[in-house]
Amino acid sequence: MSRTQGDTKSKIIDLGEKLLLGKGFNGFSYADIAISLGIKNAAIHYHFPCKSDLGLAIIQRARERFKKWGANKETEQLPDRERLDSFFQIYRHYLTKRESVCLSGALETDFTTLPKPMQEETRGLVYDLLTWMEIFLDQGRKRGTFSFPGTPRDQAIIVLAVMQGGLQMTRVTDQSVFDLAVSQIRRLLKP
Amino acid sequence: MSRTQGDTKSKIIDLGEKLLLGKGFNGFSYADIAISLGIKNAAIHYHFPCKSDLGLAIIQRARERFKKWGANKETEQLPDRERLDSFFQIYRHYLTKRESVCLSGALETDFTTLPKPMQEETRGLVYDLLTWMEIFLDQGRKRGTFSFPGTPRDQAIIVLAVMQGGLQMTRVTDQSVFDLAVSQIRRLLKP
DNA sequence: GTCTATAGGGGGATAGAC
DNA sequence: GTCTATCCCCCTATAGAC
Repeated sequence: MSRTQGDTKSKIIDLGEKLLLGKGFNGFSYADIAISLGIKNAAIHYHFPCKSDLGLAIIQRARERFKKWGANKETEQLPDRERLDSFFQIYRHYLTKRESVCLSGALETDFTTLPKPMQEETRGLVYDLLTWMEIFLDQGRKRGTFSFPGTPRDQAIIVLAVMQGGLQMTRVTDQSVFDLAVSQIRRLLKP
Repeated sequence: MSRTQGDTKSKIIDLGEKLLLGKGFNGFSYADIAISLGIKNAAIHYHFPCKSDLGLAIIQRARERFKKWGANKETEQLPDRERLDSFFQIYRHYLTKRESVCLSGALETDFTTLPKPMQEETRGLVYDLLTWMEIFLDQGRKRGTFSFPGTPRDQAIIVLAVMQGGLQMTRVTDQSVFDLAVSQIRRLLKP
């Protein structure tokens, strides 16, 4: 059987994600994707009738990816601090490979202009991240790996905000700003 | 002399800022402003020939505002921790009065799509914020008001990233998230 | 599944009257 | 300073051929 559809479809999501992260949801068009993939505008509409369908697919795939990362046997068995670094690496990759901010940050700033289904999916994404981090920090503190005041939820909010804000700030200054942010948040978690 | 111009012009900047913070630079149009102010599209172009002229004016005014805030005699003489809270209040106001994210965060996510002059002004804004916070934290630590590992610059990055990311996250969850972020960053600075 | 062609709307921006 | 009128481009989306 042909896998032309599957290939094109995932190429569109790949590129759509890159454009979304790089330019915001209102900053790219089907034409950008079409030109870059060497196909026509209408071909994209065949796979994703509305732009919000594409946006939704991008967020859903990212949530699945994170879910798999969290459930990965190798990752799961790492020592807490290495697992933390592995989490930070997700954000570092946004910076190095895609020259972009993170998905939650991009979607949150565009939030008010997003169609309802994308808003809901964005909420889900942020919920996933917050929940994972909260549980992770809670376990880590109980084991003595991490130390921080307040509740695990308080600290989870801080850690995610730093990743998100750090990626954005680094975009207008220089790469070192994000790396300094990561180093500092690591220090702040030291027992 | 008539002050019609001055009035309209600053009303445009006011509304433009609100829209920029609420919907992103690519998320609002001259028509939004025109309708809301009860004037016509062309009237805005009289004051700001290009949209980037308006964007530039918004950022420049915000920088002036922050400069004045920093140089304000009353603010300057406050104890460090009250001055820190006064800084946090700037961000809290974005949330309560404008239902929006902060200016640097909004501009950074749209950054790649912004005209050059706006990019440069955005860099300046972030530089202002980072520099002020770095000096403030440095002095505070020397006085024993604040405690944190790493350099003042490291910590300044973290604090700003938390404000920025916190405002964005709170938009898709609930207001408490931003307040929890502020409480937590205050705790993390405790001696 | 992808194409050509095109509809239909909104965007930024300008010309010229008042 | 503000208006009416209009241009032109880009955008999302659809219809129908291949």
